Amino acid sequence: MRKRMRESTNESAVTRLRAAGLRPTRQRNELADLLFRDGHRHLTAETLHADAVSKGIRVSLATVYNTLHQFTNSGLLRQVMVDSTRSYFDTNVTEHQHFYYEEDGMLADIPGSEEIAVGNIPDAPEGTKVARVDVVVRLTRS
Amino acid sequence: MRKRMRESTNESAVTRLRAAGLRPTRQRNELADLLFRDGHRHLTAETLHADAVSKGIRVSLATVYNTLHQFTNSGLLRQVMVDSTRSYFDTNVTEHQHFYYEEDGMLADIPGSEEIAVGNIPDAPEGTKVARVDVVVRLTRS
DNA sequence: TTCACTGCAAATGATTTGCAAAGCA
DNA sequence: TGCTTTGCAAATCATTTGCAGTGAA
Repeated sequence: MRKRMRESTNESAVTRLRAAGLRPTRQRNELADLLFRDGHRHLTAETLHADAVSKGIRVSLATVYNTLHQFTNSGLLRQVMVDSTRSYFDTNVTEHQHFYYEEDGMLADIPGSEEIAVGNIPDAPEGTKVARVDVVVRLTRS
Repeated sequence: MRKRMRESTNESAVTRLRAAGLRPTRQRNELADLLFRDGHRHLTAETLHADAVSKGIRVSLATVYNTLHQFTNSGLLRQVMVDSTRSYFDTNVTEHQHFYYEEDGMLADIPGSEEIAVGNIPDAPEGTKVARVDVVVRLTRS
């Protein structure tokens, strides 16, 4: 009895991992598939792990944490700071801004066409350089 | 032998607390003094507690946490999201923006004269309203 | 007196880590 | 084979909470 070969690990995931200098292991491949197969996503370690498990992917929470950080360090993901209790990650690493729904703990991209105009960025203080400008629009129920 | 009366609990602290609807207890008074006596400050629960203890103020870390949240809920402090591991608080509750020195975990106001121009703020999605627009300029060593 | 507040220690929850087993090159 | 990566469970760290004692009105 041979194990059924799921159509996992699509080419792009492997390619993406190699390009990022990460060894394409089963777990990384499958998580990369989840993360990048469809459109952009916002997620936490817990939600990604739950999603993986629900799709039959066998991976530990610890590995999800490790993977999220490796992906972030490799530029595949971006970490978004909106909640002091949880870490959010965003598969969209291009420059963009966020809505954060405080009551729901939900994060969403601000559509490109509606982005806030960020102008007049101050000079970075002596000895530093600007790594990023984060803009978060916090929303509450009206 | 009577206890030496330190010039603690200055009037403004008590007034400020009453105005915020908080009962002026010894701990709250002394913490408010630390927080608002001098210029604006950026701090974490740990740093405030350490500062208090070093100045001879007897207060537990748990009370510092409680107090920071009560002050925040009363509008005396503002919580700033920059680091997923720690909560930062800012005594400046007026609209302004921050520099965050990633390597040092240090937070600083961007001088008002150099603030980023935030324009074209998008409409809040159906059923929500904009609570705040957070702008953080992340700095790394150059 | 009464209810809010405080401190302590224990509980929590997210995240990290040590280490042996398993996997990739 | 040799160095990575993974998984598990234990450890950590910031923060919160239960509860009995203390304090403010």
